[in-house]
Amino acid sequence: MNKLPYFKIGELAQKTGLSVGNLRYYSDLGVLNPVERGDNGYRYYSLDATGQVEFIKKAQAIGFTLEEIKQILDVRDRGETPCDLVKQLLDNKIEELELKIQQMTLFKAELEEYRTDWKTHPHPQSHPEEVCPLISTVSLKNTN
Amino acid sequence: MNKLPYFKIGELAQKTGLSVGNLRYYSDLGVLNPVERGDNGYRYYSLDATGQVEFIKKAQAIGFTLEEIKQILDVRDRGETPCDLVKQLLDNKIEELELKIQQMTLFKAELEEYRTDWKTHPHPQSHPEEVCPLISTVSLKNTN
DNA sequence: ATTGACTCTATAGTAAGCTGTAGAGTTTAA
DNA sequence: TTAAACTCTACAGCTTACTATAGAGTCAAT
Repeated sequence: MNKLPYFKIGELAQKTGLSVGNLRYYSDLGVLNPVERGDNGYRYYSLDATGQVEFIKKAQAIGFTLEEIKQILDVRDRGETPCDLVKQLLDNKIEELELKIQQMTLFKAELEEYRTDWKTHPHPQSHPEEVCPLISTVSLKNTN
Repeated sequence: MNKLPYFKIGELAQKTGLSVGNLRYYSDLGVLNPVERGDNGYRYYSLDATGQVEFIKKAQAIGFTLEEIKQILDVRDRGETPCDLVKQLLDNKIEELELKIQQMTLFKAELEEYRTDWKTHPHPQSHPEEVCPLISTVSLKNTN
């Protein structure tokens, strides 16, 4: 019997591109809970579960762990004055992101510099130990 | 007997802040090879191993896996026309970095937006299901 | 020569985020 | 009604980057 306002796990898998196993894993973790369990034990997901999956994917891509994501979503599911926790998580994450973006930008600039240098003089094998200028150079500069 | 131009593993650990176990792990992986093994089996590291560790740390922080780092350093150790592989790794990594920085920047902006909205109207509990505006909003917007 | 600090190898465990398998029940369509 | 397709649970295994432990040999100083 197909409960119509719901997705079964396979349907959700198909719509989101996640594997059934992955969805079950999220369900076990409590990151993405089915709204209902049938008498058969089947997981039934709300239609906007696809949106939740999108949120999870995005948050994950950005560096949230599933545990953090769960914390945020748990709060929603409990319907308690939630924003404080989420706000704090946000604050932390924004700071983290800022730092990482900075590091990445600097490192990227360095890498591009080395790449450019190469084009101009590909193999400056002055020292046999320093066959590749990148390595020694990078290990001497400091991004911090 | 202390071979003087070298560090023993404990010394290197102390200088770099990595654990002895971690250094042995790198040695096993081939990411950071001792220049020599004593008759006793002891690992002896070159004095600039500290620099290599710095390189590894930095590359790692930026998202290179140990496997990628190993590939780069292997090339140096073999002393073969190395720059092509490294250059390619660089190109890929620079592209990846660019993308991630973009995503992070966008997501960070989103998060800051939500945070600001909060300060103005903390708990707009219009729908019982949408206790926290962040979650539903985020799951609808798209950074891609 | 003995003690303590250090080293070695080998193996196991941890954490996160999954995938894969086995064995069993359920649903759907012909 | 029977077979294919789908679902369930439970458990094992995978990858990355480590840490921890056991048991054994080595080195440095007294």
